[in-house]
Amino acid sequence: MRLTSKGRYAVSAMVDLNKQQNGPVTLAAISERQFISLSYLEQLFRCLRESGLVKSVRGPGGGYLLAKTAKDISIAEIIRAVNEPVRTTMCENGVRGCHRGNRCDTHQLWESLGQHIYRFLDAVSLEQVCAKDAVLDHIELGNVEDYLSSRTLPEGSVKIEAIS
Amino acid sequence: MRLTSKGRYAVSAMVDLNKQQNGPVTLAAISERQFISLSYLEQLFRCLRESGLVKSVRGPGGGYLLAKTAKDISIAEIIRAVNEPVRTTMCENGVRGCHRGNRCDTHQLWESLGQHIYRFLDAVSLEQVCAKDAVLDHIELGNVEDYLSSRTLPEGSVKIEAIS
DNA sequence: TATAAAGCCGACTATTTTAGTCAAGTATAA
DNA sequence: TTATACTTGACTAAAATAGTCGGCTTTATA
Repeated sequence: MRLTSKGRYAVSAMVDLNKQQNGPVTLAAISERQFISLSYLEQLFRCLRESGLVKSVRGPGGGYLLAKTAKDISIAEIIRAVNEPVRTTMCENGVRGCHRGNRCDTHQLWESLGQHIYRFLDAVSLEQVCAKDAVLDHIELGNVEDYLSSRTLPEGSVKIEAIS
Repeated sequence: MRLTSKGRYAVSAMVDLNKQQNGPVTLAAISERQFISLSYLEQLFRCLRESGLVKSVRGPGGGYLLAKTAKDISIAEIIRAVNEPVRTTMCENGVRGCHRGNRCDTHQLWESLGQHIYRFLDAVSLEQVCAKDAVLDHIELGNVEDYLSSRTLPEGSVKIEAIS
């Protein structure tokens, strides 16, 4: 998972989409409200649609709708949708593995951090971002010990960068 | 705070440095062990020195030493040291603030995430990374509610990217 | 005091990623 | 049948990152 303005744009657009109540929302409208170029939005929404987060209605009066309720869409999903598929660079894979230098020592650290970010963003729903004053349950998000003990990552998990 | 390979290189180099026990360590030696170019290491160590994490000994037999004990150096410090100073892009600052689109809605989310990452990396010391089998205290790292309630950030805090 | 080891420093280049554009489609409501 | 709006792929520009180069300064030691 990369944390760039691309992902932020996508989240802003989804927040906008969720706020509109009356039928399909055109990208042109989102573009005006969110100050994101139409062409760029098209690119983002292609990803969002392919990930099953939004559905499109073509033709006049068309636009985009959320494919699920806002409660069931996490911020992590949105960000993952608009970024490249994760290349999981585990120790075992590839020629530039962890056998060089101290990378293996630090590998676990980066992986744990990735998990940490993932858990955070996965625990926040689109609905929560739209209604910031809601009272949320306390969610335990892990601790430093994780980075010593954790071995397995959920499928399609977090990547900060190419982690060797 | 940016999470790039630059920061990872710096952490690897610091791990290497901490593992050596006998006097100053030359960059040439670290370069060989960690497969990082000498020139690049010079650049990194300039930052590390200016941040007070290492001290240098010039002349023959010289090299670098940790300026503090490994227990007192956090991973966050190392990463901050080699990255540009944080430009805190708060709502109030600059012309491209939060008055455009939904950015203000999501601003708090990104800031909270930044804090979250910061807390994680600040809770892990260089010593802990070097001795992964140590038993660590459980450290509470915050929850989703933070992102609703938190308003202030520590000086020189985390940045994921230019957060508008 | 000459020499070589080692850090110090600034400017430069290359590469990659990100952001954004363009042009030419297709589906469909009115 | 026409205008709206999504669809798609290729392209370009800008920025950030990664890495290089050349020359300088300090200092232990022979």
